[in-house]
Amino acid sequence: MKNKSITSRDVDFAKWYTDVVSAAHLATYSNVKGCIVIEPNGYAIWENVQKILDQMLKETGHQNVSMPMLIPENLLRKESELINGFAPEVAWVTEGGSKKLEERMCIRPTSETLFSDYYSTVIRSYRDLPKKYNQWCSVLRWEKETRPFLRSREFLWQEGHTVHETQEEAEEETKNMLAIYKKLFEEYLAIPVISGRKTEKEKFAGAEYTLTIEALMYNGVSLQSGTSHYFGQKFSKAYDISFLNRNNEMSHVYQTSWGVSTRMIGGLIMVHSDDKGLVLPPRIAPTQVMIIPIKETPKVIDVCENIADSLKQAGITVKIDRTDKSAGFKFAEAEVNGIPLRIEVGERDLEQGIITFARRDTSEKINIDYNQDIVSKVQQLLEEIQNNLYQTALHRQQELTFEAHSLDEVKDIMEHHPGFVKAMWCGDEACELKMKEIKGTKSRCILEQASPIDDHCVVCGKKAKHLVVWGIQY
RNA sequence: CGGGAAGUGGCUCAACUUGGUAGAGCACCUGGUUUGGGACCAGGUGGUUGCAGGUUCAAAUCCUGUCUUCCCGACCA
Repeated sequence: MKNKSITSRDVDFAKWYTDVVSAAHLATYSNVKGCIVIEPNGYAIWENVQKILDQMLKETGHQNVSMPMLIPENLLRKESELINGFAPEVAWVTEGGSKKLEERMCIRPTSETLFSDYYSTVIRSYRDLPKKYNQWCSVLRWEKETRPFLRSREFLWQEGHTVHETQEEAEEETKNMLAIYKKLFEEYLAIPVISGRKTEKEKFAGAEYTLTIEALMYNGVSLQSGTSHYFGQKFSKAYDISFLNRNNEMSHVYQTSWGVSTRMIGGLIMVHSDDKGLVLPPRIAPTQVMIIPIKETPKVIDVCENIADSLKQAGITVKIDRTDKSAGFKFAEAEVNGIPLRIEVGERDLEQGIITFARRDTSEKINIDYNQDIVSKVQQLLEEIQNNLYQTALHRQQELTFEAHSLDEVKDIMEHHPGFVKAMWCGDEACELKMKEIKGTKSRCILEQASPIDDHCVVCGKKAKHLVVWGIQY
């Protein structure tokens, strides 16, 4: 049964998306353009992401720090590519109290400059290296078109910034961080991603190269979901982050940065959710199990509490819905909020010694013998739901991944059933621009390991250099 | 930033054309009856109409500006 307050996903995808965001109480609009209020249901997802990712970062030797929110203009301007890339979308602070500032400051759109400035003051020797710092914070980019989670002006993210003694070590870090993001997306968010290198046109301003993970949404539109940049010595030379190396010579550090943001919550919605509302993979769901007493008799409540206690002991997050709503309302509420597994406890079932489980992903209802090991049954089902969501998403991604050998084929795909399009590219930016004329198709990433599917560029027909995945992006 | 549409209790809308005391449904509160897929009855609370100016005896309604949201482009995580 579909939810009344949600537009159907196949009727109007954009409307469906915003309907789910508000029906599931993830976020609401504020009075500041492009700045959303992330509500408890939405923030709890972000907190889980933080918990999982933060642990992975700590395990790989990273430490958290906090940098200023303001960047003086001269500091920002030291690296010209970065400022050129971000100039159109920074916000400036020009007054403090009623006094005009001598030098204006921007609100951080990203913190390469601050980290670089800091590193330049504390690094003296190769013994100070590497430094692998991360910060959880919000940044501000003056976006023109905004959508909740996908593109807001202020958004929450983590940005890791590391400095290394050698190029090899920094490149290794760049690669490793992308692998961590891939793991976060695939194993926890149940979102399959493709990964590769950004083209020169699409890479981060100031990077030597950018690695990316790209996810495909239900409607075939792609979402850049996490990036890891290798800077070489660009910033270390601009900001003079130098040290005495093992040969007692001055040398500049090799640097990386990488980040993922609350945008992934948008991805989570657009990959898994449906016309009933939010669907959350168990491993990221703030509440994994909702127990619903059909009618609050002492016996029913007793059973609910017993189940809740044993699930809690097993580390499963569980709640009992004891509001005085009707059973049907509670079912619908658990569904719109994306609770992976619902347990329905009612007198009628109990008389037969059973309780009912309802899966959010398949809507399947399962009768469970009340005397069996409920905890392991729940664990098993949560695991199945997690896998099923991933497999379903993977299957769809594969179905929506095409190969094209001519511009006409690309056009045909993008106009009829957008998705990932694999096609050869000569490396020329003009061809990327030509591609953009087809419904805004852009290169998502260069697949570096894959074998070529053709020998000529899909646009100009000249000798091809790279196999590229193309797509329409959010 | 260009082109289009829209802002009226928390939500969906009516009243606007032709200025004259802002209405309804849902939600919310109280009491009661209910509870296996968004319960029912009765009684209530809540809005000076996004904001700021202007015209007028009188503005939700007319005019100007501005902010926000949505759609289409350009720009971007």
